[in-house]
Amino acid sequence: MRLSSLADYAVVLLAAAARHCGGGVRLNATLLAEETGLPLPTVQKLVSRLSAAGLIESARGAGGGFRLARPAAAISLADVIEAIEGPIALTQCVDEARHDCMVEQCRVRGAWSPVNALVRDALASVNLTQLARPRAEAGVAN
Amino acid sequence: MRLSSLADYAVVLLAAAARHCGGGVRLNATLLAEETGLPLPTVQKLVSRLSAAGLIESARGAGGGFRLARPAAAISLADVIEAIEGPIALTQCVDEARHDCMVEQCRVRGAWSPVNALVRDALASVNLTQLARPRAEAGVAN
DNA sequence: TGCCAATCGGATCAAAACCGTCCGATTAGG
DNA sequence: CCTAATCGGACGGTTTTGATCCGATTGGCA
Repeated sequence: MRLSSLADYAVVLLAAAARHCGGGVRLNATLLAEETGLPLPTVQKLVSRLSAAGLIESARGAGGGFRLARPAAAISLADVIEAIEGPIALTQCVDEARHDCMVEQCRVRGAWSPVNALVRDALASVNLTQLARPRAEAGVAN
Repeated sequence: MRLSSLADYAVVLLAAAARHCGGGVRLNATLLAEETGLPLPTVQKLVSRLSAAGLIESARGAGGGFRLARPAAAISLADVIEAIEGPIALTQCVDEARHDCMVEQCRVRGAWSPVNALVRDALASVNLTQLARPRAEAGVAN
């Protein structure tokens, strides 16, 4: 029920990038690393995964960097978590077709789908703009 | 974002117990183990934790066993998860007072509280009765 | 046009948490 | 009073996860 540290760091990283996104400037991993306080290799790994997921666009070579592929308001928390941790599912048995769980008498398998949908919908209702503003935590719309 | 196997097994176990709860009969760990297909030591550990959390009432000694402390409709999924995994929180920094996260420049710390509240509320809206009925997965109110 | 430098990408290693199992303490029954 | 079955806690093995390092790629510049 607790997301991994990588996903947590990804949220911090994207929130910091959302603040710098004033006009689509190109950021690099080193700058974000020393700005967020995260170790550089970790930031590099996060950039790799986020780029593979399509959330950011990375440019290689000298003077390269990356920028958000979408506006901050169009990136939800569910997207970030799915980019780092894969599909949002509380259990291993994502669908009934897969027999991943060894419990053959598992009768609650079909009941997990709506629960997963609820959780995913809750996380999809939060975007980067809200996460980048810790002061306005109480107000949702502000 | 994926809950531990123990919590998953606890849901299966309590769902099975909810079906047998026809009149407050006393169940034992061995019966539930061979009925759910889970290993017996695992069921014993689950019973220990659930008893400590107050979800079930256990009786020791020969002929002992346990039964649900509350009706199945009054036990929510959030209660089960909190009994096994502790408080429901997506990040380590539960509150701002604790400086568990080493990222001192973490500016999104205060933004996690409403997110945790949303997730917890989503899980609190599901009770054991709904989980024990995989057939009626689409309809919430049957 | 060639070299250089900075960056992304994948692979490797160590650590922590988790899961499964075993043994002891407790208690009701005979 | 003794026996037997059960809960409760503690230990070790295993797996997933996180952090680090090195190589491949690419744009800038002389």
